[in-house]
Amino acid sequence: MSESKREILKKKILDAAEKCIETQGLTALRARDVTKDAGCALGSLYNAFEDMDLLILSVNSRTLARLHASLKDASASQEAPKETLLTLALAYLEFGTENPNLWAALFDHRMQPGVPVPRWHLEEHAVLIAEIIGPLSQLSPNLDEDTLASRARTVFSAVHGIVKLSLEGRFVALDPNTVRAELSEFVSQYLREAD
Amino acid sequence: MSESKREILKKKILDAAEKCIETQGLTALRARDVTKDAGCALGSLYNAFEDMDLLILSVNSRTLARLHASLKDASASQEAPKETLLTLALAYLEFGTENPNLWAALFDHRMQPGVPVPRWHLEEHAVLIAEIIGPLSQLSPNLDEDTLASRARTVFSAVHGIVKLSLEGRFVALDPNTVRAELSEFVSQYLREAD
DNA sequence: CGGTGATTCTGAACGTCGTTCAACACTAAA
DNA sequence: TTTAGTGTTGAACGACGTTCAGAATCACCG
Repeated sequence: MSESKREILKKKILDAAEKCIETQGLTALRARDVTKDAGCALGSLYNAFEDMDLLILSVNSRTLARLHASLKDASASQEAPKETLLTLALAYLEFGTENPNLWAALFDHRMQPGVPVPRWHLEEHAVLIAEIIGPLSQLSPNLDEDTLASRARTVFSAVHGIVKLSLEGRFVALDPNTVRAELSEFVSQYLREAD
Repeated sequence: MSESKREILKKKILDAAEKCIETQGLTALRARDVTKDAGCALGSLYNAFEDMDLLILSVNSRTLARLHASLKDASASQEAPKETLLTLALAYLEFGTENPNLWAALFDHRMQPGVPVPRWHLEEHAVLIAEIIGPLSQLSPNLDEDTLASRARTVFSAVHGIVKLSLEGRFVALDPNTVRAELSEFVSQYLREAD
């Protein structure tokens, strides 16, 4: 048997949770809805997952894998480091636009107070930043490893902020084309030659 | 009487809520704790405020006023638009660093599903962006009003993203000096002359 | 097959939360 | 003092995540 019954049920619950977050958002996720959707009893959720936090982290794990794949796809088609960085930023925006609730869950979720995010999940987040270290080091070959890591985090955070606040529509609902143009302009401006 | 009893109680509840968010964070805010701290019954909270959302919005309103004042103070001491923008970014970082929980509440809070954020509160957020429109228009006098507004939102979002992800320590706990240096470097790079 | 120990599944029950509301207390004009 | 109106109270409600004792199921052996 390739999958035990236990694993099948765990996957059903994970699928149901993912669908709920995708369609209704993280805050609409309910243990009772998920288990009803998965066709099992309420308590079975706690056999499959330690608690709701770990269930959400598992959904986020899937999302991060898809996001990471999208970014790798996007950057694979580029040669010059500046084009790679611009393409990565636009791919990041596109993923967030097309998966708004799943993407938001990556950054909106908070663990119960006092419980740290597991290391394996932090490392899954770190691969996003790792993706931009390559082209960044090509642009600044003289940077040492630590500075490069900080710089990559900074650039990622800036792009992330632009995508996040525009998708939240916190200030005003924005036209997607305008956002894409603004992000593109911003990255180009940051990377432009000072010759 | 300068303040009715009603207004005094409302202020007491607001103070208690602010103190709770400041010391323990938004997610630790409880109606029962707040009213006990304010010295009134649980139900009185709902005489003073429509619900918890509006109470949180009122706390955020205070925080935004303080943040806005900090930004105006910071930019008042500058003449050149680039220095103004850099100073604003660093002042924003400083405010977030010194008021982590209150500042996080500004962006972490979500209304109940289906309930929109009141217009008066959206406008309180907008003043942050308005603060950078001035120096930005000095740098790009040829931009029309709409583009300038989008550009201001973009620049704000980028700086915000850098501050937010570093204060959350999502990827790794960061040295404050490193963050300040990175933010400063980033803004300078974005604004540097292309002569 | 039947027995038996371990494992998994179940859903009622618990504690906590925001919110409501009928009863009560207070105030101020008649 | 009476009375109408307003403010205050905290028990109660429904929804939530989580637990756990009992029921069901499984795996192995005689």
